[in-house]
Amino acid sequence: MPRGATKGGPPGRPPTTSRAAILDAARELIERDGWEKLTIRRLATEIGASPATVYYHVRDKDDLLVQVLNFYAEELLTPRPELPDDPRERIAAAATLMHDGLAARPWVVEIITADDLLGESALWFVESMLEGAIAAGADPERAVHLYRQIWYYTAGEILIRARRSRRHGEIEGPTFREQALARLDPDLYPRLSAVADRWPELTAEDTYAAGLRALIGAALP
Amino acid sequence: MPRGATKGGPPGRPPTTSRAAILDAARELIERDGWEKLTIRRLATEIGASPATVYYHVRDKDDLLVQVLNFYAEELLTPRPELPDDPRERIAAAATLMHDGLAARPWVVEIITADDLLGESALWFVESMLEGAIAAGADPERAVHLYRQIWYYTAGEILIRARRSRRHGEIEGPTFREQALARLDPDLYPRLSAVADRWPELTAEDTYAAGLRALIGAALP
DNA sequence: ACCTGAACACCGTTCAAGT
DNA sequence: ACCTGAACACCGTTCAAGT
Repeated sequence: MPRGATKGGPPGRPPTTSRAAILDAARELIERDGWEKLTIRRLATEIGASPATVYYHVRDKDDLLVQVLNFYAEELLTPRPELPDDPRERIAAAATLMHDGLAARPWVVEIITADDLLGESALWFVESMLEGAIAAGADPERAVHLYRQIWYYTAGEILIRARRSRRHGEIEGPTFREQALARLDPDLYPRLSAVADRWPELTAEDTYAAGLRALIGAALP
Repeated sequence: MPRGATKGGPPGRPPTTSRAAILDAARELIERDGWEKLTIRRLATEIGASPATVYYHVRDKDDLLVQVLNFYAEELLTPRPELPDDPRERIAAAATLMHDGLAARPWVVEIITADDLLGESALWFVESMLEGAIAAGADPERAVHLYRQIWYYTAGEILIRARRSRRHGEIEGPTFREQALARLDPDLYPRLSAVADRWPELTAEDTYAAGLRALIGAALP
């Protein structure tokens, strides 16, 4: 951790790397090569320093990740988005903004769920959904429960889609699941067999909005 | 991969390790120390062999994981569970079985979503939900969409809960998120501040069934 | 047929020492 | 004050060689 610079001129070795430069490089690395490629060692190489140097500016890898997440949350929420007047629509709009923001950078969900890391700015989404639910007549408990249901649904959607497309990018052939679907016993699994060949197409369709509205509609009085 | 034994007596060195023994040890290791502790090297130590020996019996780590998952899927689905007569209830029951099966071993979700690994037996859940939806009057597309929504919601719930409790187990203090909630600006986030102290309790409550029924009710005619 | 030592190409993290 | 070499304790995987 950098000790605060004293006022009277530079008393020691002048910096060649800064915390900001490290964060920039980390973002670039993630965006270029994917978040699983972000390692302290690669990052060090990227900025032309030793791994130990990174540890002088950053506490550990988690610390680095929180900062990166915060950057994106700020970017997405500056300026604060306008939300519709109708409370239910407000919830839907906030959830959809969150969903789309995450869908643009799906690896963010991995980190959020893995480490429960979340900057204060991201709480704007939570606040907006709670506010909408309470305005629609829910008590605070119900509002929290609805938010949670939306969060589970949203995180699940992003995670599963992200991991699927990662696989599709990496590997040539069909996924394990698609192979299993192809050689299914139609007597044991008639419904599944009937849609097996349309499976990739059907599961690629975006039904996020429908599920979201189902959750909102059922939770609010 | 083991070459099939020829009929006329043992022509080579007799085995001291088998694929089955490796799978048993893998399951035991996961159950004892958690799934992130399952490494080929640890597994080898556990069975008193070298890492390279594991690779003689198992293609790679993914291969090992598929086998372990299949074991649990079989266990859960033998004998095949009875489902209610009412189609909607059938979907809810199949989803809840899947949910509870996953909740008992949350790390399974990590592997399923990460690697799209899924044995044929686990497809019973999918078949049951599709069948219920079609029996309730949905066309196949709608049935697939409903199944997917349920899967997103279920996987998200398990993943987020699992990772939360893992953190809670490991670390002493409150999570990052709880810390952020505690020192929230009540003017910026009034609704969130109002429930901040009850957050752990409120989010611990199980509202899976409510969300599930919301999705089913909204999707079916 | 089955098993292994040794290596390859990686990780995150620490710490005494250098400038 | 800032940076680093070298080490520690790990990974998954391969392959020539041994029994």
